[in-house]
Amino acid sequence: MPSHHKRIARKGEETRAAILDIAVRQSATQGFDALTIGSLAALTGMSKSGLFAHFGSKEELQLATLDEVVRRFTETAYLPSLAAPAGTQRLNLLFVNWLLWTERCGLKACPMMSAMSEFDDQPGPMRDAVAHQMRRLDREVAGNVRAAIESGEFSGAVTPEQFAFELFGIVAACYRNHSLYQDAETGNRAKAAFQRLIDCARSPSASTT
Amino acid sequence: MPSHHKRIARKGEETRAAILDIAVRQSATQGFDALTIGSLAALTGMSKSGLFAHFGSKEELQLATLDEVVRRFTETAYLPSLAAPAGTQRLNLLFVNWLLWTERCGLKACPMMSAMSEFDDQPGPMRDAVAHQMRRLDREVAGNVRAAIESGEFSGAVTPEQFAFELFGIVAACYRNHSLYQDAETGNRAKAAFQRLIDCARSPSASTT
DNA sequence: TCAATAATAGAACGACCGTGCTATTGATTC
DNA sequence: GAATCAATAGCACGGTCGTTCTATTATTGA
Repeated sequence: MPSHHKRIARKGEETRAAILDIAVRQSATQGFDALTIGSLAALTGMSKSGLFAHFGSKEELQLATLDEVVRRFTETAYLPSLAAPAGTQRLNLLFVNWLLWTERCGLKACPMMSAMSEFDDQPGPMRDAVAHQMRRLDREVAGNVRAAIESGEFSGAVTPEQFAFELFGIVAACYRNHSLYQDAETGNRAKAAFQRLIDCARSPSASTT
Repeated sequence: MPSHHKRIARKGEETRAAILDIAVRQSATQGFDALTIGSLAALTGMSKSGLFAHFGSKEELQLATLDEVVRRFTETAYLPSLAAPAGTQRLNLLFVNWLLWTERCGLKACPMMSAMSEFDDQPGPMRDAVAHQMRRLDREVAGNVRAAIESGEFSGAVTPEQFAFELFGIVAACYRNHSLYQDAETGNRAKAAFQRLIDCARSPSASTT
């Protein structure tokens, strides 16, 4: 009812959100280069110029889509992990959420993984944005490793950055097996690898230096 | 001298090889979708139709490029690893070569990694070819793990496929750190992760089940 | 050397790309 | 309800895409 006066969502933002919703879905399976104005216009049922006006350029459209991807990852994977105390418990929760967030968002693949391999050798704003977000996640992991060391859960010999490096490797291998092999064992492989990572960090003789 | 009569290399194969050389280089940094007829024609200094005639379709061009990539990997990484005896030694050599082969071939990134993320959700001959080659490599790794188990180097509790899964993860993380972060520690991270993988497989209490 | 044939070039096609312009429709405010 | 401004459509542009057809040049084999 009190939707008049001081209404911010000026209708355009709704359609913009609808566009980005389709763009995110598209980027997951087809990549960010396939986010063409024409195809998105067809999928949303609007005109090319009408859609284009919301972003001003294809690059802005890609950046906006990446922002939305990050927003959903934050909402679906990162924020829920904060429910667990910092350290191994939060690492475990973050890991599980990291593997499941695409499915929870109704995506068939991980847009961040697509973005990484599409832009890692292509200098520009997209590359910078992708690298920045991945670094943020790595730092979040490393921070929890540090917390685990301080609380005595992990050995002091563990290198937080090494841990983050290996954790990303497990996730990457998991997404590969899932989309390339459709291997039913994939989930268990990832779980086992993560368990081994944790176990090695716990024992003082860990070679995760 | 006896280059007349029965000469097989009918000149066209030389230009085809020259095209594929540029195509491989292009696929490494720009991806396989960027293998456009026009850009390759410009880079090789020939006409679009002249280049096109060598392949008949873009998809055939992509498949031929992938074949050439695999050929170089085999030559630069796989075959040399056979110099070491099957088991941990060959695994170690294969791992090192796997990380270095792109540099040895003068490539700035790994075309196989590009191909994987470009086609893993795109049904068709390219996807099938990529999946087939990755499976081949996984099986090669798993085979050496089995050899290591039989020779007593590895614990019998080790699962060869789990080992291959984790090894791929390390390589993937390494290529990411290299191209996205330009992290100088990347090589050491990969080496440490591999060492941990080997160590866990050696001890009978390995959780790499 | 000469015919046969392989290799390449040229021009053109319909389709789609990103982007700018100008209308026109729709919503918000008074 | 009229004025205002945001939101969208229509149309056109130059460019590149993959592909086809027809010519022209190189290379080959006798």
